Amino acid sequence: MATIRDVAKRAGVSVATVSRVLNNKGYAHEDTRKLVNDAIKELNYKPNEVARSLYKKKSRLIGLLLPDIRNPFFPELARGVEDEMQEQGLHLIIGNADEKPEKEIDYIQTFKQNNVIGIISATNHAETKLYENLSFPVVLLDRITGSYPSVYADGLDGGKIAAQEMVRRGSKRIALLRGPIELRTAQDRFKGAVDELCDANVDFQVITSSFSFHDAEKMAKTLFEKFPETDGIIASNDLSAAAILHEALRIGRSIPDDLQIIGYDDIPLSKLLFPSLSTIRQPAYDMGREAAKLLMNIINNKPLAQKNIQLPVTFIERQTTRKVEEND
Amino acid sequence: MATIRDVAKRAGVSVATVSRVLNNKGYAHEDTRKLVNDAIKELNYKPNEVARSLYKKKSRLIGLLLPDIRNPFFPELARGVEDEMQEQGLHLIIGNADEKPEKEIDYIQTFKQNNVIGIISATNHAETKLYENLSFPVVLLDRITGSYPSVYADGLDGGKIAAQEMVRRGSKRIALLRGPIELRTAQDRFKGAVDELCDANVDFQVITSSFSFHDAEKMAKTLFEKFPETDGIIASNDLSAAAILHEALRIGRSIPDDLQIIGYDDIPLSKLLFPSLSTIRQPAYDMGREAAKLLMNIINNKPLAQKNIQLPVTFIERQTTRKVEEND
DNA sequence: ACTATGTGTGTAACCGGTTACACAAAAGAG
DNA sequence: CTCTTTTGTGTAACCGGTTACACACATAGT
Repeated sequence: MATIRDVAKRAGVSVATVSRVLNNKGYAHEDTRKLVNDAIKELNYKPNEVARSLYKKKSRLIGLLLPDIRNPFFPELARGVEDEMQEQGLHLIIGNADEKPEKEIDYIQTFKQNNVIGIISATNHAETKLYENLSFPVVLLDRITGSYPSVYADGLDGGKIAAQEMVRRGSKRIALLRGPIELRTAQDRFKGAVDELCDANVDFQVITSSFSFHDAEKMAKTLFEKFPETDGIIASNDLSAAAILHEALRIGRSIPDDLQIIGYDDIPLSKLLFPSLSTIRQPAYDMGREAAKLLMNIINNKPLAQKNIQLPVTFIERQTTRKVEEND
Repeated sequence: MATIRDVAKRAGVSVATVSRVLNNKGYAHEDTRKLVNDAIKELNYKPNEVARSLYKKKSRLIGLLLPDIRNPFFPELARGVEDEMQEQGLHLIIGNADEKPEKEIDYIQTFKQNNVIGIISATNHAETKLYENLSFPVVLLDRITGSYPSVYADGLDGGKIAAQEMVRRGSKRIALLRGPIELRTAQDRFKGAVDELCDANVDFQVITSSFSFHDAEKMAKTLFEKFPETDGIIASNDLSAAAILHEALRIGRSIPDDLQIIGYDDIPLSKLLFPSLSTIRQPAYDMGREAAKLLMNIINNKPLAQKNIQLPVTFIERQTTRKVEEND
């Protein structure tokens, strides 16, 4: 690999001049510029990011921390972040925290040691302590904790809409699934639904479970055994909804006539289920992009319109809910 | 952040001594060791990976290049790679090439500029040229091209098994989906199936399509319109199979009685479909781990038992194929 | 006692960039 | 035509590690 000194020699100038041309900083004569640029092309020179990073204490890397890369919701977020960053000439180190705090700590350490200029974190535990003494900004994605800037979708509204649609479509004995207690976003959508259900003339019960579909599978079995009269389920995410749907079909429930299900997230898989899953759509890709933009604004000290960006959710009507007359 | 000089001062020794203790290299008196280690703890010192990387021209980073992070097969691979690397104290920069050669080039450049010690690539195009003049090893994952070391699953066998199972279960007019021509792995599973179908007393036809489910959706529609008599479909991957299954149910085909479907990959979603998808399982997680091990062996100049590692595939019987008597 | 070898430690160069500073030449001001 | 300001360029220090090399001292061999 050619170094800046090779380029300098070839162009017959000093390394400082090359650096100035490279970064468009300080003075450089037009003729010299050309000499340098020619040399760069001839040698196919690419600056060594590591050397740069060492001196500037800043790389061109962003750390992205995901809780579970296998949940399709997160790759979707990641794509949004990636696309936005790419347009800014930045790159991602994606870390999969696997819902384990040790891994999270480990990745934050790596990010630090590699001079990332910022972190976007979508992890569950979000031990805010971990993020406290960092020399670069942190943006939380799909998470709300403490006073960190964040991007998330409107969980209260999402829960509310889910409950409304469920009631409007005639379910009377509803099971409401509650995601991990420590996740503010999970609690919001839960709370939104609870408030709505309390106001409606329906019975409902609450079941707490994680976001993973392994847990959801087991939970679904017990749910149908213990409460066979349930005629509507509001899941805490699509993965759980898929597990429930699967179990419901297995034991012969008729969907949506006998049992309605509403998921949450609108991951790509939801459309592929049969019957396809009605769900509350979170704009994952856009959330990723917004988080990236927000982080860049913070890094560049741009004035922030708002530190917390909330995106709207929408109800996606598919086949696990019954049709109703449109008259609102 | 404390530097090695801070540690040296605190411990009352030179930086060279600290470095030697840090890396367990060269001599260091037991007492000095303790002094240094104490200072490290007191200052909570962590070596700056960037500085290290600059001098050694080697980081502790591995580049992982995926063609499409949204296809659940790849996160699964990534997890395998990640887990293995983590045990070796290494970290991943995951790049999503998005099936675009420009992005692939861009990421390889980033990998270079950040002194990765190796790349694992699962991209489609695998323009081997891109990987030619790198100063670090490359391992291909789920891909076979030219003479690069690689890890993949046995596609010929996979295709063969799929065809056998399909025939054994009585389908007579089979549609065989063929994945992207440029992908050797896709071609292998196709070829395996063709060979088997030719020997069997069945009609079959070939349809080429990409791995994305958007394409598969459209393809499924035309397939059922033009060839309504099809009674068995061997898909090129699970995502396509899911799209086909969805369309088949939509138009009222009875599965598996009237139409059998076999997928390929066994992504987590396959189990969640209804009816759940019979498929050829590729051990994605293990493939990732093996690729990581292989890369590490190359990096550490360990003798290689084999440059190309082929893992076996298995038929996973679920509900999109009919039951048969077990008598082999 | 005299060298050969092993142990323990420090000094300084190096990795490949960036930039503070010095200095010279050119341009502009009076 | 001198004096200031702007422009253009080079030298060398710096970022925070690693390591070649020099040197001091201890131990062992003869």
